[in-house]
Order: sequence, then structure tokens, then C-alpha cells
Amino acid sequence: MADSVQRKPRARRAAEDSSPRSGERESMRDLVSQLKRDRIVSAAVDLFYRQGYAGTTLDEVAKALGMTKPFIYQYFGSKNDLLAEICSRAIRHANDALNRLLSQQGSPSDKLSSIVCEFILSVLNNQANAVIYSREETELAPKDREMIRQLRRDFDRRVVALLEEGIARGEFAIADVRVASFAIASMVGWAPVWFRAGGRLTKEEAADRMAALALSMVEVKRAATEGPRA
Amino acid sequence: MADSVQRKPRARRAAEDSSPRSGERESMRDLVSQLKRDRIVSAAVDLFYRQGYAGTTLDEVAKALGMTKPFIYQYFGSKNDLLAEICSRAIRHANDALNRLLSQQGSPSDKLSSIVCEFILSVLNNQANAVIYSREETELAPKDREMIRQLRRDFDRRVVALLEEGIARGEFAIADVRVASFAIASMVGWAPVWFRAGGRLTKEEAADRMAALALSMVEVKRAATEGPRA
DNA sequence: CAGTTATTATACCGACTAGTAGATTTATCA
DNA sequence: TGATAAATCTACTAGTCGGTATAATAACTG
Repeated sequence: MADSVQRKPRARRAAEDSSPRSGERESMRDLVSQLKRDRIVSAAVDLFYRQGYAGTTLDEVAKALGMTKPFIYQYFGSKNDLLAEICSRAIRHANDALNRLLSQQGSPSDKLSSIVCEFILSVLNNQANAVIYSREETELAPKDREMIRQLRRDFDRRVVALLEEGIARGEFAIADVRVASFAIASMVGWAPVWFRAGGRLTKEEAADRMAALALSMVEVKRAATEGPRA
Repeated sequence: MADSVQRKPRARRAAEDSSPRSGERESMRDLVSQLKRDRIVSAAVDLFYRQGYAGTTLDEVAKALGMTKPFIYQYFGSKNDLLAEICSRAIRHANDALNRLLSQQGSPSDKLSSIVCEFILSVLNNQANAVIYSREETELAPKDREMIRQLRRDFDRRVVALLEEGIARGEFAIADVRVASFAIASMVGWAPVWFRAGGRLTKEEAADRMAALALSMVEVKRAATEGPRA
């Protein structure tokens, strides 16, 4: 139950330093620190993904790096801090994707398509992070847990708004908008369960096809002599 | 690492006993044993669901029952046995649902609709079991893990077969059948994530609407002046 | 009630692991 | 090179938890 004192290397405030050479040194040190943090996180992601958070000891993480446990404690205050860092990276990835596609223009159909596509890609590109996040939610501090809920609500709200816009414009026909948004979220969230790298489809192909399916679920039905062919 | 000796109460083979009264006793004892096993499982499901498998101690499970740890060991050989029992119940539930709907007749559309509906209901009715299963997969013995994979493959194969039949009959129009089957599996598997008991929808309503969405995703598009209204 | 058996509790063991203190090595720089 | 500071390791502690040996108690039988 030790206080979770953030235990980063002393190096801070590189810019404030008077000597230019010393400034370079400081920033170099920061870079090295960051690199080491990244390597620790990356090893932890790999192991947590395969063995679960509780099922992985910090000694294992250290061993995977060819280091020992105190090395990790130099950069993270506790095992839980490490998990929080992993999860917050997962959030950051999702947020990046969201922001990228927010700046897009186009019809509701186009937008929905790219939302689904981008999010599936983001989830697949960070599969381990995403899986760890959802699996280890109970291990997280309440504060961190609230963050992910917020993100999910955000996603749902945006999708709902988009669907309603599509209905207003006559592009979509949906009986229950909220359920439809959950269906779409399902396709995104479940992707890591079935997608296998090196399989029949690339991530991009998988994301595209899923997006097309999402679209066909909500689009107004039009007369068609033949079904769509990808 | 003790051998996982199955440690059930001695009571066995009630039917073979010569005395009728004694036979009743034996069966009564079996019933009591079963009841206690059920209560242990139920308490464990509740705690594993909320705190995770590794995050829950057997002392907590026992306490929730107003009992002590050796009580649990009377009925289960190890903590892992208890988890395996929970997971195999989840499988059994899903299998029941699958069998029930296998005996149904009707068009591919009807069948798909009831498959999705039944499975979502099954998953929602055993939410905790289902969530524990998917979350704690890594904790399971390889044998048990293989079982769930098999079940998922079964589900996918059946859905694929059904979709292909629907295409052959001209009811469905699908660009990529396997991706469509994954999309449908997503809707089933993700349901516990968003569904809240006591919310706007009952389980049955939620399942119905999701099934309708699944259908509209794969059905041949027909001319329509107005979108569907539930 | 006495004897027997099933059931549950007390109290412990051994293994494991998060986290730490202090020794030791490695890098920095006058 | 020698002094100093940073980074890393060795070796440990304290606490937790799965699992068990054994004692106590309740239930049943005659």
C-alpha cells in the first residue's frame, strides 16, 4: 500500500537550464528515459496480453527485457502504474483515431464508413493494448475506469448523432438508433477476437468490409436487381 | 501444484444400493451436495465477475457464503476446478441454445433471425458466466480452452452455411460471407458490454432488435418508399 | 444415549511476489 | 585519472493466498 509516488528519473525542465550543452544533455537523458519506458511498456503489453495482468510477475517483465525488477521501479511507481500507462495509451490511440476522422467532411454514409474503418484499424493496430484494457478493467483504479467509460459514451454519442443526421437526410432507415449504434460498436470492439494477422485478409481489407456491412445495416433499402459485390 | 483430485462427497451410485430407504438417503445427499456446489459456483461467479479470477481469493468466496475455505475444498479440488466448472456451464448454456434452434424449420431469414435472437438471450441470461469465460480464457487449462474455440468455430460454420443457403435462394446478398458471420458473432458476443438490465429495453427486446439489424445487414435490398419501422 | 460417520472450522505451511534498502557497477566530467 | 553521480543489481522483507492436517461439531443410527 505504498503511496504511488511517481518515480521518474530526476531529469526535468531541460529547457530551463542555462547552459546550452547541459540542455542538450538533459533532453538526451529524457529521450533515453522515454525509450526505456517504452521498452518496459512494450514487454509488459506482450506478457499481460498473453498471461493476464495478475498472471504476470514483474520479474518476468524484467527478464523479458534482460533486466531486473528494480529497473522497472526506476521508471514506474508500481505494477498498477504500468497497467494504467498501457491502458491510457490504448485510450490515446482511440482518441487519435476519433480526432482524425472528426475533421472529415462528407455525407453521413461516408462518415459512418470511415468512422468504422478507422476505429477497427486503430483497434487492430493496438490489439494487445485494447484487449488488455477491456480484460483488466477491474484491476484499474476507479479514475482510470471512468476514463474508458467516457470514451465509449463519446463514441456512442457521435455514432447516434451521425445516424440521426443520416435519417434526417433520408440516407438511413433505422428502427432503433441506439441499438444500431451498439451493433456498430460491437463490430469494432469484437474485431480483435476474430481477426488473425497473416490470414486471408489484411487489416485494411477486414476494416473495409466490416465498414461496408455496417453501412448496409443502416442504409435505406433501394431497388436492386443484384446485391452489392465488393 | 497438487494433483487435482476430484474431491466430491463419498456419496455415489445411489441406485445400486439395496435398501430403498437408504437409496432415498443417498439421493437426498446427492441433492444436498449439488445444492451446495451450486451455491459455491454462484458466489464464485458473482465475485469473479466483479473482481476477476485472480483478484478473488477463495476466502472471499467462502465468506460470501458464510462459510470457510475448507468447505469449498470439500466440493472442488482447486480454485481452477471452480473456474472450469463456471466456464463449462457457460458452454453448456450456449450449446443448449444452439440445439434448441437447430430443430427449427423456416427460411434462411427466419433461421438467422432466431439464431441471433436465441444466442443473444442466452448470453444475456448468463452474462456473468459469459464474461468470466471470455475474460479468463488465459487462466484455463488448454483442454478447456480448446472447447470454447470449438464452440465458436461451430457457431461461425453454421452461420456461414446459413448465409450461403440464403444467397443460393436469393434471399441474401453478401460480399464476404465470412466477414458477415464475424459481424453477426460480434453482435452476440458484445451484447453483455452494452446491455444494462433495467434499462430502456428488456433482454427480449434487445435481442429482437439486434436480430433485425443482423438481418437487414445481409438481406437483398428491395425497393422501399419508407424504411422499416419496428 | 453411545458410537459412528459426515461435515465444517481452526490454524497452519509453503510458495510466491510486490516492493525496497543497500551494495555495485557504469557513465560523467573536472 | 580520480571524484562524483546515476543506473542497475543482489538480496531481502513483509504480506498474501492456495492448499491441508487436524480438531471440533453436528447428524445419523441402533
